[in-house]
Amino acid sequence: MPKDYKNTLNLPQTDFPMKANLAQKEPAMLKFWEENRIYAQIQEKNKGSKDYILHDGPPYANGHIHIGHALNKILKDIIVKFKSMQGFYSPYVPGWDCHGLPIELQVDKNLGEKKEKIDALEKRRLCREYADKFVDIQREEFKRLGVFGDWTSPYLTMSYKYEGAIVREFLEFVRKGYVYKGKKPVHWCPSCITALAEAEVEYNDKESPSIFVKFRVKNPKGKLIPDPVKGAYFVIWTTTPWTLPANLALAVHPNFVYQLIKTPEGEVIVAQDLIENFIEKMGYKKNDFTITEGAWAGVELEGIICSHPWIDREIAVVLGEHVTLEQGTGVVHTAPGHGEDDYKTGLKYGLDIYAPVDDKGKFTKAVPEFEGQFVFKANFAIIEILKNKNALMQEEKVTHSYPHCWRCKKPVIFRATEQWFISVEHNALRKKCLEEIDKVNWVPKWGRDRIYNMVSNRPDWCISRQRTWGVPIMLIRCSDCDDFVRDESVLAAIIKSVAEKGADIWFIKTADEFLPQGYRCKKCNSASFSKEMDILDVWFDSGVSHTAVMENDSRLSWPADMYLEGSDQHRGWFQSSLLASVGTKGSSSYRTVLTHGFVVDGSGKKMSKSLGNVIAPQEVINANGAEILRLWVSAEDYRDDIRISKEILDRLTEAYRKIRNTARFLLGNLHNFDGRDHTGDLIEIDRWAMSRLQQLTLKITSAYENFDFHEVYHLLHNFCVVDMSSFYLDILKDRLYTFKTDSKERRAAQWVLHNILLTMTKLMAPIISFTAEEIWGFISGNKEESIFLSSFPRAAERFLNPELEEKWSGLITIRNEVNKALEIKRQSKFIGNSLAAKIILYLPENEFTLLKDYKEFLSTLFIVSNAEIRLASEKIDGAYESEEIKGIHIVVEKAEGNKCERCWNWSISVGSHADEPEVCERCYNVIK
RNA sequence: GGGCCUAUAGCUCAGAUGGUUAGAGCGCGCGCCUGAUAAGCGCGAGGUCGAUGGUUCGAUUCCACCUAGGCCCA
Repeated sequence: MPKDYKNTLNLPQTDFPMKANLAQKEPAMLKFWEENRIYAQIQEKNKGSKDYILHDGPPYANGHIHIGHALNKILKDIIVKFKSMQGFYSPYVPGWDCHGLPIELQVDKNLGEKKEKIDALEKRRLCREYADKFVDIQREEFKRLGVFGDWTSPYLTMSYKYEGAIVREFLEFVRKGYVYKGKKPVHWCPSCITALAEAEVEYNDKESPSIFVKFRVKNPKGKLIPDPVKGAYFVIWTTTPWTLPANLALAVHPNFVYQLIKTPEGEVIVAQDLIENFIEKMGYKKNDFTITEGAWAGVELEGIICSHPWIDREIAVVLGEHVTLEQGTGVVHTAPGHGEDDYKTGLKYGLDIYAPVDDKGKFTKAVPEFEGQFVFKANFAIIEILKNKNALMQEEKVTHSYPHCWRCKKPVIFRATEQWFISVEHNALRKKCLEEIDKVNWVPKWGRDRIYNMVSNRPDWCISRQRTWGVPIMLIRCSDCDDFVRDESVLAAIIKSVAEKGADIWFIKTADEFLPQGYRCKKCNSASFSKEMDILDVWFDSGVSHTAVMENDSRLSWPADMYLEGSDQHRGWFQSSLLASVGTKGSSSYRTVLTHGFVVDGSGKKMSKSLGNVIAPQEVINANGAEILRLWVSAEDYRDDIRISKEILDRLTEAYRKIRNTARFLLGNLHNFDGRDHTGDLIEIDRWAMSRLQQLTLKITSAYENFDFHEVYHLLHNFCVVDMSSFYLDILKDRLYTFKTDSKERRAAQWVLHNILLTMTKLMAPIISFTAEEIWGFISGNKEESIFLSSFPRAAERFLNPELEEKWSGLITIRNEVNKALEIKRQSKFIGNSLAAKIILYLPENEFTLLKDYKEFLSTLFIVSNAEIRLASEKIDGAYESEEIKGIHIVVEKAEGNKCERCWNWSISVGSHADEPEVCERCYNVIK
């Protein structure tokens, strides 16, 4: 039985567990952070330093958080932590969007039948309660992710102060003249007598008439010569005959080709590609019709005047990109008061947004022939009139998908109603926004094009909603002349009262109570007033956060350095913030906007309940820990869509273990480190390691600064795997374990390891915060209470040595060749452990010159017991021949002498000391 | 249908202003070690660079079109 020398070695020793047990241990870390006020301490420490304000986009206070929320909040947290560690004053004030339809709908749902009877104030109270509940839920869920922030005082768009700011900003828009009242078609349920949001509409099959109607050309404007007797006609197809009384135009596509066909019913114009379909529908036989030579691009037809089939009205031919060739005739009946596309066309051509239908779905007196008739019933009468006027070409029934009211399940109509708008043309708002867009740093840079195009084409901002839960449009109208009150003192009083008592005040007080006694309309001198009761679009709420929060909160400042949200927010919050900020302050509220893609499943498909591919953050947290979710966020390139799957998480868990174990090894070998400076005793490989570490610091810092977090992950992981675990640390084991505890060689190695551990842990902290903090707790010496109170590392110039690294990359290449040679011998069972080998390298001149300076170090470098180099160029029998470097031959032999029982190296010196016959000379000197 | 974007090994990512055998790590396979041990080390096998056309002496890289996917509109 050989003597056991194990206890004479300095083997790694640490209580830092190999197994992370993240799901169990993370809550304890959260408690540590909370109890010791780490976030607050960071703010105190950096107060007064240069700001870096990341302004949180408020998630909607409804439901539990999903994986997309986690992605967003973790990305924000990485930036805030990085900036904070760099010494920036970077407070994070989270927010929630609390008003709006989805919450109101949930409350309605919970109320069931009672919702009809409940009064507005009571319902608003329930909405507030509901939002509060989910703010609490989401707050806990966000905190669980390890996100640092001022969770005790977030901003809520329903706080009185915030509501006051909403009103103030809205009235500011009013003052500046942006706000006007116009008409816009909305989904309208004539049975419930209410406007419906898209979310309240469900699509079901419905049977409708399907008719082809011809419009006689009244004035061809010289563009065509109609048959003098039978005339020429444009033919339209529609499934809503009831909208014909509101017809104001015919739309053709500017790029489609239109042709004239001679038919028994006159000359008709339809799109070329739909002629065949048209002929078939009409049931024409071969000799019934002639397709003439006459053909026009849609754009040429613009301006032709037709007559309405039975109303005395001129109908112009207009252009519309929305016209399709899917069905119909390529000519679209356009009623701006009854359709979204038609509305836009109407705006473009200055047509009236005409909807002669009342809120019960009945025709008004504007259409005397059908006055009082319900629109769907009127369909029949309209078809009759078309027949009588010889305008109906074809009629049948179709079953198609049609919007229905989700409450009463009846078909809804599209009907123009009065709405409030913010004009994007007033005061050149659109132009200014576009100019501001070009001043912002968009990450990735195509974000600029995306939002630029959207803002270029967007219509005026419709800000009114016919709802209950939100901030009302706080205007007081004269009941007689419809003018609204603009007195500064009145408006200021309203703002003040909302900031103190909340927007509910609007529902509590009457219009008169907001006015001075005896107040009279400035325009018509009337004494009768009423409150506007529409609710502001919630995008206005969050759009004014730049002032409601950034400007008004002592913790923050204006403008923000960063807004960071999903790419859907180019249409949402990025745009509403821009409009709100440029509208009142003239410039954008953000300097940099970073967008991330959406989370999709492992095959790139979007997550949906029906596909069953949804991964919830809570699942990942319970199974792997929030830390793995954080690592996932960092590892993926967020510019594109971000995939998540079991395999991806498994891979990341592996990578996590590698990083963790590398840290553990470092800790284990530092357990008896003296903490002194051993810079002077570093040997070359140590200086190589130090240079690599500085290089890593530089690269990771710049990756963080460029928001390339996936590079941070890859750099960190590769450093652990390639530079450390398989190279430096593997080679270092001999020195760490077998040298005298306090030998200068070993201390030098420990000093390097200490530096690596310190630096590496800080570099990883913004991403894997739980683990970094855990490691931090095990690092000895004087240090801050939390790693987040320490400073982000800076690369030390004096250790940066590119020449040395270059030289060593040559050594590493040769080492890899040695490994290949060893592997061949291992496969043939000639050796097992590489220490059983002696190698002889036959080298060309270049390589020989490189290696000869390292003669004594080579066995350490290759982790063999002996290594010799010889200058030779010819092939050596039985040697491994390198493919990588021409002319290198490597011979692997059994190491000479015997295995030292202590250090496991083979040496001829083993046995030379009678009192310790099993150890080599080197070890003998260590233990004696 | 429109705007913006993406497509490189099983996974996550590099890459070249167009030029030898397209890289890394993980995973996988085969081994070694048992003094980082539910760890560590070595070697190896994996790619018609989404498809098709075009420009070019030469394209995975440039252009066009298509396919698949994502966000936002319609």
